[in-house]
Amino acid sequence: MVTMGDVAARAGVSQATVSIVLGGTSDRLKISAQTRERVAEAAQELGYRRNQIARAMVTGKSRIIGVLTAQQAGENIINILAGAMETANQHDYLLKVLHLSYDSIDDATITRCLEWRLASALIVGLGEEAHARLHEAFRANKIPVAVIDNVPPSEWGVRIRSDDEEGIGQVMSHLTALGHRKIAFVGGRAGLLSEWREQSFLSALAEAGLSAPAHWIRRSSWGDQKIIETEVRALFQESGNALPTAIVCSADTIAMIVLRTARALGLRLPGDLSVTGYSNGSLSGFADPPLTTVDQSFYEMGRVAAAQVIGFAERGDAENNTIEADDGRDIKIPTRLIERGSTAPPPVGK
Amino acid sequence: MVTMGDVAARAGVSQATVSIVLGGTSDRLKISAQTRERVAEAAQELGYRRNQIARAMVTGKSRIIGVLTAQQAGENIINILAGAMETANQHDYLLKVLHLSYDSIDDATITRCLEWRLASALIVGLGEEAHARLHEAFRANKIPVAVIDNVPPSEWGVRIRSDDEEGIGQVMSHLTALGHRKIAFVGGRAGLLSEWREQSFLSALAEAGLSAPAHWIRRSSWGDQKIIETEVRALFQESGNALPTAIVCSADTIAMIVLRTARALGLRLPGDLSVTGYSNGSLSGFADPPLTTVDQSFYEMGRVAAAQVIGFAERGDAENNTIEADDGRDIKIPTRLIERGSTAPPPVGK
DNA sequence: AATAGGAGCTAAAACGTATAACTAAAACGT
DNA sequence: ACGTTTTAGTTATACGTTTTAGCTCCTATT
Repeated sequence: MVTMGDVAARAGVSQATVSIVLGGTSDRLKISAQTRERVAEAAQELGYRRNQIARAMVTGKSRIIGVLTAQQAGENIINILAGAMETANQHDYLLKVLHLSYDSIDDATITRCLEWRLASALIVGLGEEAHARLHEAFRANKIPVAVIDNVPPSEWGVRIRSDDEEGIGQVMSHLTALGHRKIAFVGGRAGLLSEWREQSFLSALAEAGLSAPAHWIRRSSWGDQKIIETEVRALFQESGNALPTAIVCSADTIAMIVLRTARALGLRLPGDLSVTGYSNGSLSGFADPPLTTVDQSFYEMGRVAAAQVIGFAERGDAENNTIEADDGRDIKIPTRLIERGSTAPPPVGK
Repeated sequence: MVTMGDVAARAGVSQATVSIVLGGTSDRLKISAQTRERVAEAAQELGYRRNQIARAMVTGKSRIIGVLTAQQAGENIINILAGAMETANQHDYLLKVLHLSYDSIDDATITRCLEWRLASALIVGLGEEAHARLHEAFRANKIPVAVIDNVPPSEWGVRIRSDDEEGIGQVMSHLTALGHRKIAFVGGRAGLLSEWREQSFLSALAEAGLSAPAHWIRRSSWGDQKIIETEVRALFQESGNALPTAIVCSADTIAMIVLRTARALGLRLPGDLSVTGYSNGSLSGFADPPLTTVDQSFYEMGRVAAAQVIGFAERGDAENNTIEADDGRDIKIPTRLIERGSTAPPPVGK
């Protein structure tokens, strides 16, 4: 491989000059236009290519982003990664992907992160214990971090997440605009996400000047179909014939079970009952009727997260440690309402 | 950061000794068990971490896999990438993802690949022109390549693809086992994939001792819904009342249109007509009825591809250039039949 | 007793770049 | 004419490893 030395020899200058001209790093040093020309020409003729690895070593900047995520990443996480890749590509960064178990981190993982001198790290979809461990390691080594998840904020790194308040708000505006006044909610049972979305629902409800009986607010499950079904049935039963005209769900999967159950009860959809999902998963468009839902733009989350940590890495040690503005540490990505067939005006007179 | 020199000082040995003990590369050199112990201890105490970047530089092995793929990668490609990440992670390799336009490569892309001294490259889902350009660049620089796609084999690199012959064969065995004897085919119009699957269908048909009239073999489209619909309608019309009892499609999307059209014609599914898809896309399970289809295990393709190029990279220059056994250059990944609700025994007496 | 050979280690030279510190010449103001 | 500043470069060192060649001491062989 051709080195700067070779180019220097050909151009009749020193290696340092070649570095200044071709490296593009130190702009403090001045080199005349003619010399620049000569160097560029020589480089061209010899087919010189900068050696990024050597540069990384001498500058101490690895340009590597560590991506820490669970082994079996779901659809959402994959989209986040795709977004991160996009940004990494734009900035000419490398990715070191580390698949971990959801709830624990082994030493080998930490070792690898440190051995590669990560410029920064992205943490997506890991459990609390894993978080704690990584948090400690990255903090100790001053590696900037972005956590893309619904976790409590920590002292180290940025948190990036979807703006649930906005998303639920969009759903509620949509429903009230259609004329709905009796709106129920089926959410999850555990985790910050459950709280946030339920809270957002209640705020939006109040803001619209509406209210709902307690049995219209159900806490079901994120994953367990049985539990969801039980809660949905309970919602209908306890309502008697004072049924809501719309049900806001905090996940597409929940919404699909609501649809199924409502249909089993003889309700026409969306004529008798409007239902909304959340997440815009790939299957939500194929529900019957297709789900009106909220797109969380996971891709965008990945892009923003990568941009953040690259920003930290480039600005250097100074700002790595203390993340600037306080609200800069919690970044919310806008959501978008996807209107499809599962919502309609309420039955007349309801 | 702690260096080998620091460890050496603490252990009272030379830096070279530390390298031999902790680097784990040169096993030719002998170091006594006691010294090894002392070095390991010192490293432990100081919290030493190997600097992979420095190692990469001095050994000339970057441990970077370039991933060259189109900007808007679809579901399948994403799964391939996930598989490649898995393998890369196992071997402690880095990924340099490069999103490109489908049909052309700009200089900047080539530059980046060469500047990072890629250990090897993965090419997924690019057009002919892009292929040619990359082929040339990688060959000239002796960078081993795996192409994961249905493209003609080239002189440089391995080709990895799904075993279409096996996949179509599995579908046919399934149908004939159910008792079908009148089987039609709707495939694509352009590309090697179209040819392979059609050819595989014809072979399997012959092997089963069956035959089909020419108007049962339709060449539609991979993407254009209109064209597909036209072809499917033509198939039914030209058949009159000598309808096939099963239709093999070379894509899930095609199968879904066949289902829709058949239902519009008043056929009961799968009672009157069995339909099979191909690819096991995420929506195939939500078709009505759920599609019997072939899983191409894209994830596995990614894993194998990465393993291949890492293998080349590690074995060193010797084998990089000439890819060993001739059939080793074309790797077929096994397929798996997914039996769902769109296939059933043919109507009695047919 | 001399020597060959091996075990165990070290010194020093790479690898390809960035950059701090220096120098020589030219430009400039007085 | 003289000191000062600016321009345009060079020299030399550092980055953290790997690895070759060599050195020393010890043991076994002749």
